[in-house]
Amino acid sequence: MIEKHLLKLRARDDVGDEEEKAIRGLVSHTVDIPADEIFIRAGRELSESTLLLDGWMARAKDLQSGQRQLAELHVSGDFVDLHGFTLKRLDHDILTLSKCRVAVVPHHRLKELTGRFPQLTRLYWFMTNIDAAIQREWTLSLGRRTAISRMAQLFCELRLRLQVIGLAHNNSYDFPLTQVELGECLGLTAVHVNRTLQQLRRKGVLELQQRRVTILDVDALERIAEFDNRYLYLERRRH
Amino acid sequence: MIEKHLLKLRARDDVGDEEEKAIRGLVSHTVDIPADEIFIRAGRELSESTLLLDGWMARAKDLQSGQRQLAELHVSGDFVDLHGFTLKRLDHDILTLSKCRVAVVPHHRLKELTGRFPQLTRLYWFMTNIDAAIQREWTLSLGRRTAISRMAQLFCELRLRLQVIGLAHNNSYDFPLTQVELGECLGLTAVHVNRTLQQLRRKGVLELQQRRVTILDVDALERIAEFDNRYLYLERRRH
DNA sequence: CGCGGTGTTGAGACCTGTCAAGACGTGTGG
DNA sequence: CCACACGTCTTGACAGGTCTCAACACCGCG
Repeated sequence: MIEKHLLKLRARDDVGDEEEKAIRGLVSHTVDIPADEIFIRAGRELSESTLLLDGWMARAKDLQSGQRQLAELHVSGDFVDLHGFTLKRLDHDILTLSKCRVAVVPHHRLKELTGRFPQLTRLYWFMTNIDAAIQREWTLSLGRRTAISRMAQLFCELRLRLQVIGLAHNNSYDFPLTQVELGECLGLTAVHVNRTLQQLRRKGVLELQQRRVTILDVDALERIAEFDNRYLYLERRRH
Repeated sequence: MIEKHLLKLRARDDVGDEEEKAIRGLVSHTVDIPADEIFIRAGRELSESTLLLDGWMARAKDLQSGQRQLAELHVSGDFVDLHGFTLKRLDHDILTLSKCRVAVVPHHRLKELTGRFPQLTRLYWFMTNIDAAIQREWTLSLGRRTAISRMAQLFCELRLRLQVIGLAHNNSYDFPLTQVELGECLGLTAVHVNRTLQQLRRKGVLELQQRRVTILDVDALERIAEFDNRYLYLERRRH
């Protein structure tokens, strides 16, 4: 059930048997959520965190005008609001982009864990810092990359993140977002997303149809993105 | 010496005597750094973290073209690379925007602290999550806000952050960045920064001269920014 | 006194947004 | 099985915000 979460952790660090047991003991129950719902609203008092088992979720902030910006995408195995454990309430919404199944982790269990497993605590702290690194890369995209480079960056990132949890094969993966939602990640309008996608298609670099991405030329895509995967911290740490 | 750091922490949570002693015990020594230097280069192996005592620093990422994006500004009292404790190496540079004095905190002392003070560990984890929240707000700015709104947002944020550590009086504070650097925060060119600043001036909302910001109309500035301070987590937490 | 960094201004180009219309696809109800 | 509705995708024309390039002013400092 939380296999993908363990895959994600073990891509970064060793997780021993006792630690694995502690992690498995965090989950209280699972919940199914329909697509396109706001699962956690900004500002709500939190007493549990959410481990995404299946589906896609996102962190979203919006302006009064209704314009929305997604700050990070989440896939299976991600703790979508682990930062809520220390923050107590979020500064953004958490929403579903597809049907989702999540595991609920009560904060009191996390608190107990931080008392008993300093090593695991540092690992989870580390994981929230990786989220921050991902958001930083998006900041660079939004601030300095062109539309096509931004889009290429995102698809490169997702390829690697999905590979870690076994959800990308032959540089192809499911991608349930609409073009509007893709635009909300990239700070673009849907119209421009459409045109930018066509540029990538015309270059023979990437295909996106029926909610599935196929990268035809990884090198070219990474060149367009100026992609440097080190911000994903995909190798094991030395201590 | 680390008074401002304690002010920052205590704006968010209680810090008892024993904890304060532990915090003071973290620092090994202090270092002075000239302005406009890359203090920590992305990817470097880290064995210590850096507490900014005085001056301004920033997190920066750049593209091959030399275009640079700042991801966060740091002022006195900020741990500029506390995330480096768990990450072991940074995905971005840390640079000085003015002359700086910093306190050096060896990672082995932080590690010891995480074993002995779970409560303090959660507090420092919390602080890195606030950094992430700040970066998220910048993401919203870069993705969706107009130039003038983005700029207003930044000056609102700094007003509050500097107030906490006693470096803002009468809605006025020192701001050592050049217009080029301000543009690197906002994803704008220096030329456009200049024109946007003039807009704010013309509206009678804000003045910036001789490296000092004076906010003439806080309400108006916050309205332009659609500013909502909750992402700064400036009230004490309940546990 | 001259120089380099910084700030300012103007003209024009370009990327992306806006508005609007139509195509396509899929599910629903008659 | 068809008709329709709705969301999504696509395309075109035009507008507008921001960038680029260039020149000049200002100023502190060596």
